[in-house]
Amino acid sequence: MSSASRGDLTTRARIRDGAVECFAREGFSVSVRTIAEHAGVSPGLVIHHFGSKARLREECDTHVRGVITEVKTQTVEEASGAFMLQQMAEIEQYGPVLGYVLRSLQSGGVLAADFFELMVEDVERFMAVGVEAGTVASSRDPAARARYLTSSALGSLMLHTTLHHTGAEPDFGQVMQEWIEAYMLPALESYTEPVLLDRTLLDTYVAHAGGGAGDEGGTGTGDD
Amino acid sequence: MSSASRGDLTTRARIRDGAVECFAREGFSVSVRTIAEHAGVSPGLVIHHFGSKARLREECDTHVRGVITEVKTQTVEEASGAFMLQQMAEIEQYGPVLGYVLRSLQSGGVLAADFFELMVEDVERFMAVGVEAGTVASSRDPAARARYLTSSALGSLMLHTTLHHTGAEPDFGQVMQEWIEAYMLPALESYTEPVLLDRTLLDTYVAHAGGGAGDEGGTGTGDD
DNA sequence: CAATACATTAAACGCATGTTCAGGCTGCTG
DNA sequence: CAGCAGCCTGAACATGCGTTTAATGTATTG
Repeated sequence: MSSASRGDLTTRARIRDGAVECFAREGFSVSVRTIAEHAGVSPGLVIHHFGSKARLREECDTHVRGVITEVKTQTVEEASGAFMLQQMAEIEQYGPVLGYVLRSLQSGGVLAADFFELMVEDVERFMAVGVEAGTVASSRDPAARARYLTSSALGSLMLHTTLHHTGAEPDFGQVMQEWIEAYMLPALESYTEPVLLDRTLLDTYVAHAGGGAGDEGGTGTGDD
Repeated sequence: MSSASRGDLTTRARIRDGAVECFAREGFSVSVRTIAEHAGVSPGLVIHHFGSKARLREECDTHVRGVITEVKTQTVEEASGAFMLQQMAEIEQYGPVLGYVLRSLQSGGVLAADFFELMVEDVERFMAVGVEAGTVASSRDPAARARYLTSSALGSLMLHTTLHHTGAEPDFGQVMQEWIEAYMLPALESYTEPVLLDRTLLDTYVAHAGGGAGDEGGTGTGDD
């Protein structure tokens, strides 16, 4: 336990952090040898410390999850747009973590689902605040809307990454910037000015699906 | 050439079709041995016919691309909503192809980019028709909007697939149905009734970024 | 019927992978 | 100093991969 208390500069931690970087850069099929070389150790030592590649992956998952919740807590405590922007400016600092999350989102797995749910909760809370402030419209199903918005944004970001950075070393700062440049305007436009001028589609679907099968996620339908 | 003229029931074609299924079900890391077993032949024969796994993959790409353009041509010729719905009902028929495309979208590659551009073109044309008919609002940048809408929908579908069907054998009919059930209502709602009641964000962004890059679409913002 | 070309297979090759093993090195403890 | 325990390495092992090779069967053709 002495090594753990001494901080994070143990060889174990160095391997772990290096592994996060490698996983982010080259995907989860990166070899143990590459990870070992990146940390300046032998492949055997990686296994000696973590038991197996799968367990190393798990440890990376929990570590990344920890970083995320830490940042999230900070953000919630500050809860200011300025801090949020500052975070986005420092996004390069979290490059490996962001890359790791994106790789997880591509590959599936527990961390990906957890992260998605975390984002959904954030978005739902954020939207609720906007609704109360009068800047955001209320929804028939706030939870579903939050899931939809999260899924669209995250999925779009994923797609952009895979399509335009097929190389093994994507720069996530650049990816993010490209993505914002390409989609920010149409997104804001679509969310501010209705895309569909004809209400028929929505009304039809609401009459059809809303009457027959209500969803069980019972936060109730939002009213004005 | 006699074998090619006899139709598609050659061993080569059987292997190819089986490979598309395998790639769709298990991803592109599926082994040649699995593909061979699926087609009821030896691994060596697969290589003998296609030269290498990479070339087999290419052939699958072009084949899938062919199926897509064929279906697309039919759809354009018919161009009726009824036919479109019929196609969606028969979507299970195209399960392997759809799965293959989704895998491509996850892994990147030429087919993925091609398919995305194809979809963007379709969406842009479709939206233009709607704008002329008065059912769809005009956009400051129709091309960017088409890209955004396509990216959101496709990305969301991808994300849903990877998150909820982490198993090796996803049923794409079911995936599609789940996706529609989860996201159709909030999507229609968001596109029909503006999400953001405050125009500040949009106006700010337009003033900031729109000053540099002008819009060429410009039939006006088309609101009341 | 003999010859030729093709379809097909079983076995093996070379390689990269994750993992194991036996031992060497270092630092602490008696 | 002797000994022990941990960190660490280099080499080896087992496995699965894509691919090659030699040989077998099977038609078609002269």
